[in-house]
Amino acid sequence: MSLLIDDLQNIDVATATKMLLGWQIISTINGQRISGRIVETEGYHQDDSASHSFKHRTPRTEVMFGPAGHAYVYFTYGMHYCLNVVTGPEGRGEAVLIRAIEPIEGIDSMKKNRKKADLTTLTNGPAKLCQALSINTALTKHDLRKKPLLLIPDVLQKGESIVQTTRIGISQAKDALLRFYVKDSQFVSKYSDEKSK
DNA sequence: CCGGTGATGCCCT
DNA sequence: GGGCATCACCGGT
Repeated sequence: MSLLIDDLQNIDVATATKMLLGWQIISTINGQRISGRIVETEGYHQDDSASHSFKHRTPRTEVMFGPAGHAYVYFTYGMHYCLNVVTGPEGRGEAVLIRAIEPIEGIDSMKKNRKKADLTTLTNGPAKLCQALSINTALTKHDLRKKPLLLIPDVLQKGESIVQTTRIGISQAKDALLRFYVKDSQFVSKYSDEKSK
């Protein structure tokens, strides 16, 4: 069992995507301590037509080709940020989109940041969790071993199981089974009703 | 509960 | 200029 961020560079993207479930994210941005555990992820890589790194090694996506354990944050739909964890060896354009977390600490701060009060919809989407944790593109290329945004290896709890299925919100490579989530978690994004076993 | 849609700006062609 | 790894809101059911 691997419990180091450094191990993310030695495994294939599907394995990394699955392994990140249960890991903790701790934000101390703006002096607010906010944390949660990852319950939903999606993998992307350079041979995958849905990936930003597919045929595009540009200033924006360069971080995906860099060392594992750094953040790739992108801006989309004119108003939303999404957080990825870079994985794989240097030179390979791979990253894991964090699609949902289960809130742990700083729930009041999250509610303020989100301007919403309902616990189960606070962080159940990639842009929602960035808003809750005050993550924006200033954090791209950030080393997730350091404050103010920490990624802490952890494992799932006893009895928890993982579902593997197709990714959400993409028009390319729809059949790739690169989405993973914690079965029965009430904190995964709302389109999590696939019947994959 | 569900599907449809507008918001809004950056990146790449 | 087209498309986007999204979200919240609206109206019908």
